Amino acid sequence: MDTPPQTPWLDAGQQRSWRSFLGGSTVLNDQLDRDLHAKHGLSLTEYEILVRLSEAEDRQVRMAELAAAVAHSRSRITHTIARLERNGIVERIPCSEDGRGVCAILTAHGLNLLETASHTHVNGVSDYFVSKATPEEFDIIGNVFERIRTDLEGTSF
Amino acid sequence: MDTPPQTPWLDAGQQRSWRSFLGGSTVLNDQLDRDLHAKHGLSLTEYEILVRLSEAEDRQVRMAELAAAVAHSRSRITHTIARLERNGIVERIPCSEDGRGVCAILTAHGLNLLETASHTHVNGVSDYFVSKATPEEFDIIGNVFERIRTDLEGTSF
DNA sequence: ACTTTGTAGTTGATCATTCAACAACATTCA
DNA sequence: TGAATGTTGTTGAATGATCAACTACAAAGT
Repeated sequence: MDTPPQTPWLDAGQQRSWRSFLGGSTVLNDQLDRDLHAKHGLSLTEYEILVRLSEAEDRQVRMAELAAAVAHSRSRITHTIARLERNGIVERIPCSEDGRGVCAILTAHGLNLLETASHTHVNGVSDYFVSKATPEEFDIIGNVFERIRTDLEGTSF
Repeated sequence: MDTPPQTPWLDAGQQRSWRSFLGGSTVLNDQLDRDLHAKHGLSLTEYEILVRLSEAEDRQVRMAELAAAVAHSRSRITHTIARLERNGIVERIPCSEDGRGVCAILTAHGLNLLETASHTHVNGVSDYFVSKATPEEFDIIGNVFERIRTDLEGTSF
């Protein structure tokens, strides 16, 4: 007899949880993205990149590092940075001691924009997410997804 | 003095949790999508739609209902269904008693495809997500995101 | 009946993402 | 030195998502 692929199907509760997560994370992302777009012309993706830049030494980060930090492909980062550059939010400079290296660096205008946008973003995260969970629950979520990320890291691209 | 917009900034722990969630959910979605694409030529989005169809009475669901179920815009559903139709996975039928209504209906081929794909999908969810959390943690995640979803529902589009 | 208002679904333009292919530089090792 | 191999970042084409505008039907009010 041929054994079919043995898959451990999710039970009803697991299925419910999985779907809630999928639906909830979708609307959450969409809403945060929508808010940023409407008020500042930024996507959540772009916003996250700006945050990383703003926190870095000299407000500049290498492309690959940036990609790793926000869990995107290098190609995607290239396109996104190109877009941001066109709008005067970041600049691209041949960087460091590595002849291949390129750094994205936050402009003054970009920093201003980020500062303004951060208010709506943080308010969104608080209202839509943090306030919907107890501190313990929020902590658990952080831990679980940290595990997921580290275990899955490097699998893609 | 002008009072600046009062935003309750996230503390260090909250920030860590939020970023972990963002990164983790990104890689999780990407990986599930990648697996489905590689093995069955389906996106996670398409897969979810097929699941809803397969569970419905007569394997058919109205467009708007489908949109609500997977938390997508009507436009997006139209495009996605159009794609699936081109590949013979669903069909579009003028539906019900509402002259405006259109139903998407799963074809036999679509059902087969879904059945095959479900193995890799469920294995992915188990390996990448369920196995990384205790049953209690997984439950909490389900509950929190259910709250997020219902509270945010209808905000968009 | 008729006008107003609302809802369902589609369309096409625009924009973002993915993917495969590539050029430039680094590193390793002979 | 100089191959081989690996890494970095970019490019362009193909695909997918978003947004605003639109058609068609429905419901409600007059």
